Amino acid sequence: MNLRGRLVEVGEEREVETQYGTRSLAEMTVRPEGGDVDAPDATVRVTLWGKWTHTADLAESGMDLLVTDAEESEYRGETTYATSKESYVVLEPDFLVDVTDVRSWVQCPRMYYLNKLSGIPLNYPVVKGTVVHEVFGDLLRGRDLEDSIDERVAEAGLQLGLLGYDAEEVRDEVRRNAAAIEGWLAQGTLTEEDGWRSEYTLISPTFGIKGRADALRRGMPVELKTGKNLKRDPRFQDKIQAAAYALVLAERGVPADTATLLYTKNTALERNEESGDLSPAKEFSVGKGLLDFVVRKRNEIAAMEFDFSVPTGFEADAKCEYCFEQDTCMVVSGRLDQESKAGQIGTPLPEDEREYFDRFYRAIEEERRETHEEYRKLWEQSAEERADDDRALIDLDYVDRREIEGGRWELRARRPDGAVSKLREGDICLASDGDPVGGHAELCRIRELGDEVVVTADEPVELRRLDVYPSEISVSRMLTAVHDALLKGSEDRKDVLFGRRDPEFSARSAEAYVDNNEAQNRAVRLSVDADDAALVHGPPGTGKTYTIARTVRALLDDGQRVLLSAFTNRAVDNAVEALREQGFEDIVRVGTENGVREDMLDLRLKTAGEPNDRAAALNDAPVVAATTSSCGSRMMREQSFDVALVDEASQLTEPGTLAAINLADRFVLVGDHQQLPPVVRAENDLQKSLFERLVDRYPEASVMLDRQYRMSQRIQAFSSAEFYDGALRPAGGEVAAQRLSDLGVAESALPEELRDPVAFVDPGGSRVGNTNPAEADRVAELVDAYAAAGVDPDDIGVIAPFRAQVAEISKRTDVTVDTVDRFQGSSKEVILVSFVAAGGLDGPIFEDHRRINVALTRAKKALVLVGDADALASDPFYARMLDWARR
DNA sequence: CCTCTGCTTAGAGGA
Repeated sequence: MNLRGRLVEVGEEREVETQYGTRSLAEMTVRPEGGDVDAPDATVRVTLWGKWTHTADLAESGMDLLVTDAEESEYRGETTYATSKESYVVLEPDFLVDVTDVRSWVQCPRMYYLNKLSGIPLNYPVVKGTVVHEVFGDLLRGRDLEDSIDERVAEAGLQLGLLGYDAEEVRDEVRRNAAAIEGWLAQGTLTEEDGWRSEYTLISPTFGIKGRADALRRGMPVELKTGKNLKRDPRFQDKIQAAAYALVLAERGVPADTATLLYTKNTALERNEESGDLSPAKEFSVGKGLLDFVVRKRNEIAAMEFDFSVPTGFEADAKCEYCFEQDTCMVVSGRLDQESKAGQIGTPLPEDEREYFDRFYRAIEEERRETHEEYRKLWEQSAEERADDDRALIDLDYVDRREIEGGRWELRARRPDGAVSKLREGDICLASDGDPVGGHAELCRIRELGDEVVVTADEPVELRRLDVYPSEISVSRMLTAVHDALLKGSEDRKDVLFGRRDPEFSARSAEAYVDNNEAQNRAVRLSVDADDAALVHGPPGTGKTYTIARTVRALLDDGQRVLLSAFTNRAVDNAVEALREQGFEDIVRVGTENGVREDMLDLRLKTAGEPNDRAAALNDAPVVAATTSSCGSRMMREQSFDVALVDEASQLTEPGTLAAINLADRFVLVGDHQQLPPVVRAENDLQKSLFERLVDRYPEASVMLDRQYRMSQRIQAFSSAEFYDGALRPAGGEVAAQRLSDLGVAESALPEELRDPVAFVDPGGSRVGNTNPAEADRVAELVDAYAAAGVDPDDIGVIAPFRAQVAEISKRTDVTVDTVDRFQGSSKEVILVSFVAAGGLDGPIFEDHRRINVALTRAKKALVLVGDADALASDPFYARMLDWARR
């Protein structure tokens, strides 16, 4: 039986005499929860024997403990538990450790930490390794070798070019590696029963491990290593990696007692030079002892992460003099004043910088845990809960699967009526046969998401369910951004970030840039003149994007290389579009094919191609446009700019902003901290943007754009008064006085209640989950009324706080319906806001008034608030809103 | 990708 629960008391390790000699043990007290032992409000004792005392030593009360196959016995009338020979002891099983992290931890705990902190930089062995892995996968899928090499090397063109490699030499090297793979595949008995599978995505709720095995052969893990190993045995950490996959497979009931490591650089030539068995493939048996070891190592990581501590290297007996990372390790230890086995070099950072590092390290790790929580939902939530959570499409009707080029698969299913989810076309997600953890699951890309769902994947899954696949990438990139800012950033930059020096300005700008808007003109001048930083505060409709484009052009005229960035692809594309409208086209857009908007794809940097050519395309671009997340990528981290201009900066976490500004000498942040704040899962320091912090700290380095071109006077009044101290004004009489009649709509054709440009309608009805069906009906009627009066449906938008209500309304109308978060940045002539607030205003959606500011400022000529008047009136802010709407 | 060690054993068991 599995015993699981919260640790209440952790006993010391001690030695006892048994009939088999001296043995060690440690006793734990656990409050059972979530395992097979059901003892609410009671505690039980568990004895951990032998090597599991190692895990006991790491344990702290408050941690979650799992003992699998625990033995139950009676002692003095008390039921107690102990580890058996089959047992594993897992600390904090909900913390999912990546297999490659276990691998680096086994090499040296400090290396695990350094990888996490500074990321893996762009280097040749890693790029080549990726290419060889891809070719390996292609070969397993039966693809022609030369075709695969040509395509995969070409795909890595940009990276290879940035590293100064020539395609032909890389192809040759990959060919040599592939020869070892082919030779091994050909030798002996490769039959249908071999049951090859490539790239197997594995998640283990029991052991708290996740990862992707390179391949499975007859159910046994195969790991590909693109280096050479002329010793008889596989490298220990390689064995650990393969054993970790075997462990996860065992949980699925398909135990693997053997694993294979394929060292593709063990070529025929080298084999001849040495005697003995130097075939590229090294098989080894995976015993319980090795699996225990893997779990113990995983526990070391989980225990360290539990209290956000930092490994020193003393946790293992690594010998630092052999380590290639010794210098980096010593520098990081020295600068951050961390204890380290390798020692320290350099003087520690000032205390406030170290405090900043600790604070954000913790916040980012908390965010990582929240990501793990999303994984946990893959197996803990019932299908219905999962569907309500809209992070999955479940109960799909499987249609078919067919093989497409490259041995890959296209999977089809039909989606039941009305199923909604966060999933979007182009997303990477987890396709499964209905059970994403225990069943057949594979990462896939969504191609079509209509009534029929079409995805492509490496393996032929019977598509019955799609889940959001949680990714730690953004979390990891935040951490490397903080690392880069503190350890690689200039002192000048840090003086400003840490409030030690006010941003300075030099008179560079001479001309007037914008002649009809004084604030915009000041914003451009401030940005051009900034030696360190400039902040542009742009409330809704104030021409932020135009100002950004004008600023970029001014900087280019001054001979600067510019990075144009924002949190979302949409904002990046909008800025690029504005730049193009102003006649500037020499822009490189870095991003994925799915991320970049269609009409900007011609500017997109193609990463595949001739290396030199690809590298030049990026290196020579005067303007590079990319999301802040892309700025944290390996390739972008190698780029440098004079100025980074970041839009939507108020929606970015500090580390997210750092990812962009780290790449440039100076920066300009554009945003509005009265609109949506950064979206983070955990509650911590990440919720406040760097933009907001700097605007508060250096008001003299900021300009507020105060003329808005979007809303009529009547519509903007509430927002201006509540959020901008009344400073926001219409840009002119025409903007202020605009009405639906300007569109040729006869206002007299509208029902009485919609005649005023700001109207309030109480539809009654009640809240059902996150919907109010009666309210949805009413909203649809109101939309029809506008359309009947002659408003083009394309000019009407509906905003609702919850995605469920969005879906409810979408069923009833064809106009654009979306959540506030997705509406930020756009506008419509007519906006209807559905509050779904019947009965009360509970929930974070209503607490953050900035969200309402966004919703109310999307409308140009008419705005209708639809909601429960009594509920809204119960809060002073919403009461003021009602007064304004019902005036 | 490069490197030193870490696992290799069945099997219960103390108070």
